[in-house]
Amino acid sequence: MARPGGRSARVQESVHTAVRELTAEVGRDALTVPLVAARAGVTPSTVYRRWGDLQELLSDVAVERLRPDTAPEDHGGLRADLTAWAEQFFDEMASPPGRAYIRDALLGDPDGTNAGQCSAYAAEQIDVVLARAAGRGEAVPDTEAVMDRVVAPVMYRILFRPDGLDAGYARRLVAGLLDASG
Amino acid sequence: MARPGGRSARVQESVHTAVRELTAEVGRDALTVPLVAARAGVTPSTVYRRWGDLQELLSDVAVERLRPDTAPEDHGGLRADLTAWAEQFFDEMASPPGRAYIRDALLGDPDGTNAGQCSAYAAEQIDVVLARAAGRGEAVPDTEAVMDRVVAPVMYRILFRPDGLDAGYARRLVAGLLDASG
DNA sequence: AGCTAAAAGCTATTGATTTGCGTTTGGACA
DNA sequence: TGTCCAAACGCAAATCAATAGCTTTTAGCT
Repeated sequence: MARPGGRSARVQESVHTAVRELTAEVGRDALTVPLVAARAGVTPSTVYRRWGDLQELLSDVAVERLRPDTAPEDHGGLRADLTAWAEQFFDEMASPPGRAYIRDALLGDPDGTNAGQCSAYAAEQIDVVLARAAGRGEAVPDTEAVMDRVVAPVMYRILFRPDGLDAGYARRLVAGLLDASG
Repeated sequence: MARPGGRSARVQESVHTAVRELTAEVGRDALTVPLVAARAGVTPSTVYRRWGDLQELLSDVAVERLRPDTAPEDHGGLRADLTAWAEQFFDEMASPPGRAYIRDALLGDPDGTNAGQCSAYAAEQIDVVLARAAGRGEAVPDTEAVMDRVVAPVMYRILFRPDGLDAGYARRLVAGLLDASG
């Protein structure tokens, strides 16, 4: 991979942009490698060589979009912070586009790198919340405990049980975790 | 769908068998619809019409393979039963073929039917364990609690954090659940 | 036994994917 | 700064998966 500004970086950028634009314009199902390549001003063989196939390309784009763009809000206390974060996490992940990104990220990911990145994003956000609470002197659960008790159930149900989910479920998971450990 | 013995059933059977055989012979990555169709003694267009594409076909086969073939063993008590079941569940799901089946089941599943089926399989097994314990007079957690506290974390880590997992993790999840609720 | 709708076979055509080869690019080293 | 090299890209031919139209077979029903 070359430095920013190099040709490789330009190609990656224009191809990713083409995927985002075309997804919005023609829909995800109508995407093809030749279509994306044409929009990006690149030959299809370039895309095939760099990404392998459409799924791996979509996986890369999906991970980009799943990266949190803002730090968790500060509501003054661990419970409020964690509840608010869990609700926002749930809303983003359970929304139709969120579900699509999750699926894409998992789909074209032979070695699990992209999926691991998604998990790392969530862990980073939780770390911020927990560190802030610890700084206030609050007793805090382990990051891994939050992953097991909140993130994992949310993601499991989104993936395996698409029906009958709402943000209240995420709230209850946080409450269950905090009430048990406190 | 026709009755067993009908042509539809025969085609489905032979195509599924062809997928299983060819997966073992040439590997999953070398599978193509024309290849499977040839082995099954069927024309490719038949496969495309019934399953749409290779991913949906693989998803169907994967769900079949994820169906538990045996009831959870009876070890005389809830903790032993649940621990043993969780270990076996973990071993099956975390093994390389298990991971491949999970991915396939999620992958080619536009409406979430197959993923829901996988979840239902686990819930059924847990129901058996819990009902048996309740019959002994033991206090038992809710099935949904087991899904949230054991199944979800296991599946999440298999999908999103492929590294550094062992059966001890599943054991600890069961212990955490039972010790908290008891 | 004959009828009908669903499912499968067949084939031509499209278009995605692969592959080989020449060209360009960006970085390294003198 | 000029030259060299390897990686990445463009181009084009060839392959093969995917689609669509039409015909034939099959299984269930009266």
